Amino acid sequence: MAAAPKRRRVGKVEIATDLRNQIVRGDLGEGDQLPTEAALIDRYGTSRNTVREGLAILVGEGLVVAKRPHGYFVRDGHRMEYRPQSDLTVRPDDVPKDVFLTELADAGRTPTQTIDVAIVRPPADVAARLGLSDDEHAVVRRRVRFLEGAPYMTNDSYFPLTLAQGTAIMSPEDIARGANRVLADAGHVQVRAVDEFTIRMPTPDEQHRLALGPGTPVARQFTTGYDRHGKALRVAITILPGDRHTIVIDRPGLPDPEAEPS
Amino acid sequence: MAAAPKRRRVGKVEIATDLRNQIVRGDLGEGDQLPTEAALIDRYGTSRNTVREGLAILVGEGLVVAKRPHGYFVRDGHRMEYRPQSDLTVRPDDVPKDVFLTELADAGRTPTQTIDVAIVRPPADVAARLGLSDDEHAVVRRRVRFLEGAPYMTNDSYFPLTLAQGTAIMSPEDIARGANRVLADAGHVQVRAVDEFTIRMPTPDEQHRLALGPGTPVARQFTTGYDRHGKALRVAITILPGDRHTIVIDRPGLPDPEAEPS
DNA sequence: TGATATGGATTGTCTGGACAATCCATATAA
DNA sequence: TTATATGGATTGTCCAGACAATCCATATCA
Repeated sequence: MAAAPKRRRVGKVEIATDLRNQIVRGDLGEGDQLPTEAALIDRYGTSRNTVREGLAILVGEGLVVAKRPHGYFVRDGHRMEYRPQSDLTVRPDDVPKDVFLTELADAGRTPTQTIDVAIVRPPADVAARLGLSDDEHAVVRRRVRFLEGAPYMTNDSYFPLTLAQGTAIMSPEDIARGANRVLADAGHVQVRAVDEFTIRMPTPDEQHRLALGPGTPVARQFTTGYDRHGKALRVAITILPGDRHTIVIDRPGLPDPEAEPS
Repeated sequence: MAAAPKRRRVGKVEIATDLRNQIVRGDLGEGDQLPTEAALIDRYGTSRNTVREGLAILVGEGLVVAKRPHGYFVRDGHRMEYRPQSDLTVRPDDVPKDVFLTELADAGRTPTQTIDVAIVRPPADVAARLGLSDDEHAVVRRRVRFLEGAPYMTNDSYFPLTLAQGTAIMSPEDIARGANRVLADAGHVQVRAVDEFTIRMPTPDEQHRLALGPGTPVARQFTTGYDRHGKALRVAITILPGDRHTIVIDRPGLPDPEAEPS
């Protein structure tokens, strides 16, 4: 009967803790609706503002989403696997690997994407990785990828203009053989890549592009590709919504990934 | 002069946008204090509640921290590099690699850690990766690592009890040669590892253990180590505060990390 | 000099109320 | 039957005020 706590004073933290416990215990399952604000006001005997602040804590933790004007709901935890090492293939974590590709076709889950191409002065962090000076330009292919209509990542790939000029990279179409193959065919073979992931809250722009709810952090992945001479051929910025992905990295043959400090 | 906007109605979003612009433009640098709530009430002509909600947006984005009772300050963006492939060595991103080790010693920045060891029934996700049934136990080494007194990660390593029993793993001391070496000496050589990263907001427990401010997401890393027969030897759960780390992964020799969809 | 007290500045928490925005189900009208 | 209007339920936004908590600088006192 999890009735009103006995504490004389109930604050937003107590409300959030109580509801969170119900969620992690499973009393409230994924997708379930939480009590309405009015019901919580009754249950905890506080003002509406305090109830809302308690709910805001859970929303900020990404545990709960508010759907106006229907109420608050427990968020669902499905995530896709993202394997930066192989390619951008993505699949739900509850689907066996083999099944995924066929299921994609079956269920009409074919990924779609929007592409837009521009010639820009790259941002400073991109320019630094590409080894471009201030007045050099780059080609950027900006893509938003969708699965079942919902955006699941953005990928902005920057190429030095001198490399991309006159190639299929300049065209805002899907490149079936891959941009790296285009570069390789022109003699620029990518032999090494470095990924840098930073974890942070999204900018308003990212929130909009990826339709992110509140309390959803993102991973921002910088991928820098190099040729055999160490020259940077491309820099990709991938934004991965935290609530839709698990990033999986396979490390075959590495003997000691978690070494204790020496 | 960036005076009060001319809009008839100023809401929390406008306040947050205006202040955010000042931060990203650099008018307000890292560590600078924002105007006080009272000053913002004057500037925007709204109630205190609305001003606070505007500030809460920036706090939620991790752009601003509140230090009671001193005011709101622009957060600083220093991050350490974390390379799961090599080891747990961590260094600030603004320090050249070579300098770091000596500087660590110079500045007394030697990492410290707390260790606590327990025999537990592992959580379901750990048990699944270790291939343990419901009634089998595991040894967990829970560590919190500090740099300059501030916690920068937690690492909970689970070992099947049958493997760890009677070894140095059971002792709540630093294992100089590394836990993996201990296992290897007992004939369990780890030859492969898989990392899984999920991005999310921290639990209250994690907030407490890592002294996380609001608006700070975390990366939760599952590292599963296998021997040559594919048997899982250990599972480590590493929690990385998003505001303190960049995760760097080197991919030598991989030809096409960012392949376009075929 | 040194310890203690006081007050000020600032943010944190909570109350209570008013109106707007959104979606849904139902009732009504064409 | 179909389209339109209405009202209800619920969350979103904003206002105004009260008091608590925390840290700091200053003044006071021993």
